[in-house]
Amino acid sequence: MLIDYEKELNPAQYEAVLTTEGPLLVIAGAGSGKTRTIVYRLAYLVEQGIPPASILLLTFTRKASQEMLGRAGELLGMGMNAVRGGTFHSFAFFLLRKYAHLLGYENGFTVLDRSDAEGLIKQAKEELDIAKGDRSFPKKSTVISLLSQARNKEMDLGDILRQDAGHLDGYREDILRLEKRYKELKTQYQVVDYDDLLFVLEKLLISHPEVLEQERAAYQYIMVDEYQDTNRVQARLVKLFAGNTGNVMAVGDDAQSIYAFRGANIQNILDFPDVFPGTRVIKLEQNYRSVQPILSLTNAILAGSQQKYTKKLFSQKESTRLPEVVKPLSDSTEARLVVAKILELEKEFPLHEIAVLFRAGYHSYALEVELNKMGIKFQKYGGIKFSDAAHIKDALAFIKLVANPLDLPAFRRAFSGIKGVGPKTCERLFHALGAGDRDTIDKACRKNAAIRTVMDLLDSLRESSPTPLSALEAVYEYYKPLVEHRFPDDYPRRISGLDELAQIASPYKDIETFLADLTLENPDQLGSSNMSQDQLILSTVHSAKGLEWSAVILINLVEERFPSRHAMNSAEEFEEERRLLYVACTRAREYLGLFVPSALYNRYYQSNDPAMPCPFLQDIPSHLFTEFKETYGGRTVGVGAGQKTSAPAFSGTSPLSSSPSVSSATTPTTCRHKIFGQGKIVERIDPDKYKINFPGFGLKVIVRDYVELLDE
DNA sequence: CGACGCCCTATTTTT
DNA sequence: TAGGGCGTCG
Repeated sequence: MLIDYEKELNPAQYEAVLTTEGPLLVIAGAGSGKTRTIVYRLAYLVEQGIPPASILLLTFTRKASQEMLGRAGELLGMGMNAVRGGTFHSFAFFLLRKYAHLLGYENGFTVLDRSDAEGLIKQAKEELDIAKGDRSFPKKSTVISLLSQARNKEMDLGDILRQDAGHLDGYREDILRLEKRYKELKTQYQVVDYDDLLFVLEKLLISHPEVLEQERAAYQYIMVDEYQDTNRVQARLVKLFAGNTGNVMAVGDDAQSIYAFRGANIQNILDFPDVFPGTRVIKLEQNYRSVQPILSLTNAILAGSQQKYTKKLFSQKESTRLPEVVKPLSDSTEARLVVAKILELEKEFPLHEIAVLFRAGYHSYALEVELNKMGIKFQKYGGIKFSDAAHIKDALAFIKLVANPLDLPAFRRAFSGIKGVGPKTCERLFHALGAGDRDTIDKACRKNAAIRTVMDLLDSLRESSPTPLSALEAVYEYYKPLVEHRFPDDYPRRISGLDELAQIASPYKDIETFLADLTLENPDQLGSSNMSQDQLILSTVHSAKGLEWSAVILINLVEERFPSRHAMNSAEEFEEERRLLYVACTRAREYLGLFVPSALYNRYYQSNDPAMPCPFLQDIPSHLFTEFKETYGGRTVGVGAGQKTSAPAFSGTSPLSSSPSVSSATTPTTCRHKIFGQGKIVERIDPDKYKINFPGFGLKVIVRDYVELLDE
């Protein structure tokens, strides 16, 4: 035997690795060596003589599966490329493409990404003349979310609207009409969206038993990671592939289920032993990631729940450092305190070992501004996607047209880049092309030579059936010169983004796979170009799933934000927010900082409204953390018993005083203004401006010269 | 018809 | 804050 499994694994992990036959459910707590277990199990299977090609490994991201296969390959000293691995969606795409001829897709098919789908909704809206001039009609992205929610939960759209979107009651009929038209358009253009991938695959397998037999036989061993976040179709697909005697392992953690909004059904993992009789259940409860004080806190978060979770984690990593709760005056001062904390942590950990997590993408805007000011480099996960950037979409539009010449949205994009060509002209050209109306086209080309240029470019590309890279290079020859015009503010960054896209494209042989991977995988995780740099990580909690850092800071832990105000409709949603906080906190190995601003800045009223702390924090006994408060002077001081003089993290001098751009330590807290009288300084916006709260007048931003600064 | 600028409104999480 | 609707000008 090459690997001493018993020595390298703990007893529970060892048992999971050696249980290869029959159904197996592994309940793997956060940081309990889940990945390690899967990696060793892959290695073990191959060592037992199982051909890698007959193993199917379904994970939440492809990066996760690549990491596991890479590590298993190292262990064995051989490549594991033959293992089929990836997400449900990419695996479904792979199979659907293989059997596209059975599904009536003539020229293959394209997968719509989110913005493509939104484009179809927009088109449907225009065609049906819905919501004209109505600014409160839900945005296309909202509509798409609703349609997707309905499908993933396998519920009627009308019911979803009633249940989760009561405020859209008046638009119910229109939204239902949009749904119908959206479906028709997908069929017409031979495109599928994310959700279709799963449902169409299921339909294929059921309606073609010979296909099912063949694929079932191909995969003798199935492993599914993050099972708590699968939805109902995904569970049915697993069942279909595993058959009745199947060797199927599901790995997951009921306490980390955070995708109910997407139809994830916690029942899947709980019911697994019923669906597969004879299931062996193994729990991994020893945590190897976090120090015990962090685990004590996360256990307390779960303990506050009505729901009973299946296990309790423990760690052997001791530490005297307690998690910290920091209470800034407001969310705007929070950003600066977080930066100060990061500077402090940076002495102890490399920047890429520090992460700031938040509930929603936009919660980090203030922090991003502050980080830029201070010149701290960061990488954001779960923000705007790489392929959503306008210049990337532009370039891809041409590539899409090579794969599918009648892709109207891509056509619009490619041609409306030409000066003097707008939506109407695009539409006219598109219809003329579809109808073979050479006259109209020739006329348009004569009027605007650029139209001819683009058409020739596309024609020549289509003829030569290029690789994605060579196609991009040809497109760039035309497109790159336009970038400076189109994005005068930041074209150098855009150009390098295009080069990055070419990098990503380079290993691909055919355009369809390239495009599908781009929509099916988060390119943040595909391209590794800037991963190596030492950068701070900003991430939504959802995108942080499965990752870990030495130091983790959570921001905006107040009601309305965390939990999200949208998650307060039902007990189930509320419970999911608790698990979300649990997931966030269990990402931390050594340092955990929870930032709870006392007030939220309200742009609408230009005021700071008091905010309630995240309710789950109330469930944590106060001896499990150290608490700090920000003073009006911008300093951070310890509160409560045991703090007294020397707080280990924010001691004595203000952490802000070390920052060059803001010197709050010397900023007085009060001042006097000729008209408004005496007020409290809330924030120093820049060296010459203060935000001041004047009793009776509210918050004002005042230039320094107009106020008389009083002592501290 | 297209380009541009103004104003209103509604703000979650992702494959 | 930005996406989208609408008005205005070229």
